Amino acid sequence: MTPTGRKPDEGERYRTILETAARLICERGYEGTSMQEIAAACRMTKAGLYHHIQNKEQLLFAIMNYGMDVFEEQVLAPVQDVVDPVERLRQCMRHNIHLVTSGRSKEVIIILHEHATLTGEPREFIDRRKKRYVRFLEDAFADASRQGLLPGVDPTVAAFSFLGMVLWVYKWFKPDGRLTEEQIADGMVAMILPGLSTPAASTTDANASAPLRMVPRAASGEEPQ
Amino acid sequence: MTPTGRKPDEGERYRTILETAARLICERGYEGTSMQEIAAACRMTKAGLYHHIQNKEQLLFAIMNYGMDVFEEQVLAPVQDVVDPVERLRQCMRHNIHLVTSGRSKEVIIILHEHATLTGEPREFIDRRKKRYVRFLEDAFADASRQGLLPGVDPTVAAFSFLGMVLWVYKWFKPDGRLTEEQIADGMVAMILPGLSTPAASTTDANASAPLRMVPRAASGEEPQ
DNA sequence: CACTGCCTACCGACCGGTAGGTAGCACTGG
DNA sequence: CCAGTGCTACCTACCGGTCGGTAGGCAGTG
Repeated sequence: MTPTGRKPDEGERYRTILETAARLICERGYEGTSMQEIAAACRMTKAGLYHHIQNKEQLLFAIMNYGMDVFEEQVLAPVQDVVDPVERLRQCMRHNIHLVTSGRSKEVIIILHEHATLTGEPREFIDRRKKRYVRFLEDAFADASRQGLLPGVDPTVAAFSFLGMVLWVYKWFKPDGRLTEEQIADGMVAMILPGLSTPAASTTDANASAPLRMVPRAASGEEPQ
Repeated sequence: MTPTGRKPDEGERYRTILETAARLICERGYEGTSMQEIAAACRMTKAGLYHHIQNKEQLLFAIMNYGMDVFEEQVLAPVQDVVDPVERLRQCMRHNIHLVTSGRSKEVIIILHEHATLTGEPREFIDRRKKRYVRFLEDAFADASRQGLLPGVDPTVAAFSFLGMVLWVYKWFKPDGRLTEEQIADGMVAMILPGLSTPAASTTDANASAPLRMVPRAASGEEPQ
C-alpha cells in the first residue's frame, strides 16, 4: 500500500477503537456494554476486535489512560505555569468545566464514572495519575491561603470541593439546557475564587503576574448538542 | 393481618432484602451484581428471591425510592423550617455530608452512582424526587442572595455547586482517612457559606427560628471502619 | 383447605474469550 | 517476473459458564 511508506493505520486504528468503545461504555456503563456491541460498533466481529486488544479490562484501562492524557493536555498543561495561584485555579476550573461539558472526551467521563471498576495494579496506576491532579490543586489552594488570597480552608477539602463542583457537572449538564458552559464556569469561579467581578470574556485584565499562557481554546466547535 | 397485629415480617423481610441488595449493588454496581449473588447474600435461592420482587430493574427502583425516603427524612425534613436561608443551607450541608460519609445508607450512594441506569417512567420518577431537592437548594440560594447574605450567583449553578461538593465525597471519602466528617463539613461550609467562624459542635446557637427538629441520630454506631 | 415462603430444576439468551482458518499484502531468492 | 514465505487483519464457529427469569412442587401455618 502507498509505496512511499505511509501505512495508514499504525495505531490510528487502535485509537478509533478506543474512542468507539469509550462512546458505548460512556452511554451504557462498563458492565452494561458487551464486547459484541463494541465490536459491532467498530464494524468488526468480536474475534476481530480481540486481535487488537487483550481483554475487556485492559480495554477499559487503555481508555482511562487515554482520557488522562487528554485531561492533562487540555486542563493541566495550559495552566501549570501561571504564577498567581488563584488565577491558576480559575483558569484550571474553566478548562476542566469545558472538558466535561463539551462532551468531546467520553474517556474522561468514563474515568469519573467508573472510579471503582478497575482493581489491582491498573486501578492503582490510574489512581496515581488522578492523585497528581489533586496534589496540584492542594498546592494551589495552600499557596493562595498562605498569601492571604483565599480564606484558610484545609487544602485537601478545598481541592475536593473544587473537584466535586466541577466534575459533578457531568451528571446534570445538558448541552441544550438553559445554562451555558460559560455561565456555569463564571458562577462556580465566583463561588469559591473571589476576585474579578466580571470574569468572563476578557481574562486579560486581572492577571498581572502571568499574562502569557492564556489559552486560545475558545471559538472552535462546541455547538449546542 | 393477625388481628392482634404481630405478623413477624409484614414487609420487614422485604426491607432487609432491599438493604442486602443495596450493599452488594453499592459495592459492585448494578450491572455487575447478579441476582444469584443477591439471593445468596439473602441466604435464599434466586427463585426464592423472585418470590419477593418482580424483576431486577424494579428492585433497583425500590432501593432508590427507599434511599430517597431516608434522604428526605435525614437531610431535608430537619432543616426545611429553618428561617435564615444561609443557616438552612449550612445545616443541610452538614446533614447531607453526614449521610454520605456515615456509610449507613448504601441506597443513597446507589442513587448517586446509578444516575443513568434506570430508564423510562421509573427513571423520571426518581429524577422528579431529586429535582425537588435541587429546587429546595435553588430557593435557599435565591433567598440568601436577595437578602444580600450571599454573593449573587445564579441559583441553579449555586445549587449544583453545593451538590457537587457534597455528593462527590462518596467518591473519595475513606472512614479511616486523615479527614473526619466534621472537618470536611466545616471546610465546605466555610468555602461557600460565609458567616460563623466556628460552626461545628453546638448547632443550637444560630437557629433562633426552629430550635426543634434537631436530629437525635448521633452518638450511635459510626466506628472508623 | 388455602395461602405463604421458599425450594429444585430448568429455560433460552448471552457473556468474555479462543481455536483455527484465510484473504491480502510486503518481501525475498532464484 | 514470480513462486514462496511470513505477517497483519480479520473471519467463522465454538467454548464453558452465567445471565435474568420461570414452572411447578412442597412444607408449614392459619
